[in-house]
Amino acid sequence: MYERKIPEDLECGINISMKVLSGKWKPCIIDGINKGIRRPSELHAAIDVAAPRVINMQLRELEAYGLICKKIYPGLPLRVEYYLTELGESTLPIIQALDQWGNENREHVRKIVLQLQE
Amino acid sequence: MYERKIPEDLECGINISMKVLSGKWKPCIIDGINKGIRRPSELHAAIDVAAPRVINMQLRELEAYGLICKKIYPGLPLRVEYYLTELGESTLPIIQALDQWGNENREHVRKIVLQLQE
DNA sequence: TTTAGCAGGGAATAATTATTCCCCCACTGA
DNA sequence: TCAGTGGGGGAATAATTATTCCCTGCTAAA
Repeated sequence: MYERKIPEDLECGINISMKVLSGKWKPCIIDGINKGIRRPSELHAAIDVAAPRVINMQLRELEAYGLICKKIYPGLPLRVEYYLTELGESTLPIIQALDQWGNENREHVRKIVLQLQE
Repeated sequence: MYERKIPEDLECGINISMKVLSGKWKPCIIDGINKGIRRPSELHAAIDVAAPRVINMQLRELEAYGLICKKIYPGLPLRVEYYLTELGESTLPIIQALDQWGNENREHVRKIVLQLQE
């Protein structure tokens, strides 16, 4: 396993949450699964700006942290679905707060991003 | 200004919020300022696991996004204080949700982090 | 006149994360 | 037999972020 060079601070609650949720697409994935987008190929299609590989990696991480669980249906064609665990569901207030704030401040943030990049 | 190579997705509310709040110490800084830790040197002392330079950079970003404002008091000794703007205050529900989830799940997350690193 | 406290930034480098490219397996239908 | 679908991973590389090192300027106190 990869070993971090810089020790992490898991004292502060905020950092613990950020550790689990940070990752470019993790909150989106949780949101998607919560909305019923459960199959990998559906998630890839829904978050099409992200490379499929990245989504797979983040799914594995979310599974490792126990926020989602993976159900493999026997038989063919292959069918895999991800579900939120109870722990995963307990992050929904965070995800919803992020979503709401972002939607309310979309234009403001966009303006500043453009300014900073010009 | 630095120009990103990979365009960002500012469609989704979640990503907009993450854009503004992601940064290893940004949520901690907002939390700290909210708790009354307003001066740079105090923030450095309070978040002593972070290099002061990083905190300064993140303060500048938070200021650029309009989440905090900087008050420079005239006269000497030098005295600078940061305050949350209204917009900054509007992120507090997110910060509080992060803090709460992290505190409730500290041991669980710690266990898994250790497992992954062994 | 040196030292310390306070606020801060430039440049280089290290560390971490995301992305791309190309591969695997099993099956179905043409 | 070939192409396509569904699920997935290894390795290398690019991109982004954090960190370190060292510097500036000011004043007050020793």
